[in-house]
Amino acid sequence: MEKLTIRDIANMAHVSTATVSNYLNGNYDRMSLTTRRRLTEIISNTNYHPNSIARNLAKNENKTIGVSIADITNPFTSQVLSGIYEQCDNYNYRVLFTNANNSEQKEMDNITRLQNEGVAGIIVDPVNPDSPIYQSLSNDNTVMVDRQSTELIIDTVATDNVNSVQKLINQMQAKDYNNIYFVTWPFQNISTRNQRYQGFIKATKYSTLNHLVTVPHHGKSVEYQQFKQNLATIMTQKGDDKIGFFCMNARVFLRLVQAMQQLHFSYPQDYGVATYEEFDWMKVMTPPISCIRQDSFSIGTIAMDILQQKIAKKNSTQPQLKLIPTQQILRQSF
Amino acid sequence: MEKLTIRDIANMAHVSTATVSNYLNGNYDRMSLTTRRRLTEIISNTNYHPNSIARNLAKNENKTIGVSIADITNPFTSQVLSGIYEQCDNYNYRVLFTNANNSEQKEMDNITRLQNEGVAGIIVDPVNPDSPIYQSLSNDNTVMVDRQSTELIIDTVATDNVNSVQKLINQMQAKDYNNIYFVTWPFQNISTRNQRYQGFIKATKYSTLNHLVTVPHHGKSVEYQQFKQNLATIMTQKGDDKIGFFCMNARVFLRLVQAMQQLHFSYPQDYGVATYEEFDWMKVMTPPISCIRQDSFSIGTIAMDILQQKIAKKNSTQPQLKLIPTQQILRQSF
DNA sequence: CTGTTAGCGCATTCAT
DNA sequence: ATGAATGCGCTAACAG
Repeated sequence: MEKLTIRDIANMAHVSTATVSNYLNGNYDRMSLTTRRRLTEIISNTNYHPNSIARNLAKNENKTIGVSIADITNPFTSQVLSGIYEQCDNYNYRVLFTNANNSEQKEMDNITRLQNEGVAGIIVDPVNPDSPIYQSLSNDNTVMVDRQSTELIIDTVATDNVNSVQKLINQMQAKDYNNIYFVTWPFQNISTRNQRYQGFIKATKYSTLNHLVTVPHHGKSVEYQQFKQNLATIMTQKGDDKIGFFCMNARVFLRLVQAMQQLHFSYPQDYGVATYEEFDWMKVMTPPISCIRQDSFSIGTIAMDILQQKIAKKNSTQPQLKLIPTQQILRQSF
Repeated sequence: MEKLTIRDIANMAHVSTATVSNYLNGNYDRMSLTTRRRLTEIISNTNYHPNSIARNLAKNENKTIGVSIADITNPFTSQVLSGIYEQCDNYNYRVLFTNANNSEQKEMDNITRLQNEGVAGIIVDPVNPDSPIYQSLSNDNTVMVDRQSTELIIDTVATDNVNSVQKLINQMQAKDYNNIYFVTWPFQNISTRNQRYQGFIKATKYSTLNHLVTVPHHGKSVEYQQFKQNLATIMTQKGDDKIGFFCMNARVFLRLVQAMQQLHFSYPQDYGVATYEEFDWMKVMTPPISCIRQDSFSIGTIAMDILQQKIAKKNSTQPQLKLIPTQQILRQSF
């Protein structure tokens, strides 16, 4: 079972390679009906498939877009990828996949590699959107998703962090929570976290950092004990205030609830709680959790839409920021 | 900023393209130190990158493996993909990504497309492993992951469903649960579900289907009411038996707990429970959940290992089934 | 050490 | 309606 080439088919059909090529590209008006039929038959019998590498080289175009993902393991990210793929499929692009596993170095390598492949465009879900490595990217053929950099140099599509947090906090306020805390991982200059905090501030108008609770990444550390201590203090000093917590993401939320349990506090009696991100299990907790659902699939499709347009008409414009609205899921956790 | 070719570099360095090519491929012994230095400088200044399409064509090899994923949105699957990518990276293969979104038709299209691309190998996470479409695949250059077909025609790497379930059930039995139910989605001939059930049977030795609880996919259906009714009956008729439930996966588990809550039963007082799959939230539930952790990352890497070996030495052997062991996470849910 | 040349598999004028 | 010839960017003998 040797690899068949266009020449083999041409020989079998007693025509030239040009005719076969025309057939393959659907230029049926350039041949007689008889040869057309012969070709269809031979090709199907022989199970011949044109070599797309050679085809790409000849046409000097590469209908593939490269994707650099910070961490494919993140469920949010895989939904984005799902959207990207769907749209690539629609536009007839293949997707070259790449995963940085949260390493900036790896991401750098991946992007360079993608560029060498001569892909038509690149979509990057950045490890650290403020890393200087993105400076080398051209806005003509790349789009960033999910996290946005502080200074926008590449078209970016992300969720509307500020607004969605602000509005959810407003809901808590409407239920008389007048003492609300923002629960987060250490900031580390990650834009996502900052923006969510901004939304929090816009709603609460707090002017100090007193309403910020930091959760360490690891559960068994000294910092974790401190974190629990913080919570204890907050809860004992609250007086008659209805006290609320807004969590920056689901993992932080889990840590909070866990710590609160250990302190023998439970929601919504002792405190109200809500979180960014939505997962299946939130509606099964007792009581179910109010949260913010991001439309991550759309982030993927829209990113590809933008990319495709840029590739088509190559007049470069100013980098744009496209914010995707979220959805409020109100349940009984506050 | 035009695309540079190897010829451009050759001209700038006043050498032939062959020399540049040699340089690019590390054959430094074939040129003088001076030209070598000139080349390094020119290439770095000019930011030239060889066109890998052309290179592939010339070498007549295609260092890419195609991946067909049933549903990238599944967190388990994205870990597998993560493993696949990591190993592809090590072996210097690029990965062409493809997502079927749970549609057999789409999967079929994707695989065909991958084959047309002339990829060196294919890894498929099948929508339905018993679909006839896999008959057209050659075991010489493809590996299946996650789900296994009833008759093995392609090398497959999957988690050890039977053993891991059996052993976890044994743990429940050791705690005097002598009335255990297997909770699952409708079978639909999905091998994964069947195997987990087999493990259940091996441990419990039940000879009838009386210990099978089926959960409908959708929550608001007539079937769902029936499911709840089933649970109610089981719980009221249990007498003094310690009653346990083993859930086939996390979603089923959530449904079960939810329904039990509505019926005002809670674990571990009224019933014991454990589940396949592990998620973050399981250790935060009250009390935390005992479960089975799959090593999905390894499934990915090992699949690529096998594929790489097959590609290297192309002597075809009998299709093999590689079972990846799991890990028991014992907590307080039973 | 370096250059010439002939492909890799296909697309695309330009003839006929 | 069909074919011959040329080139896409690079590699790999083979010469020199």
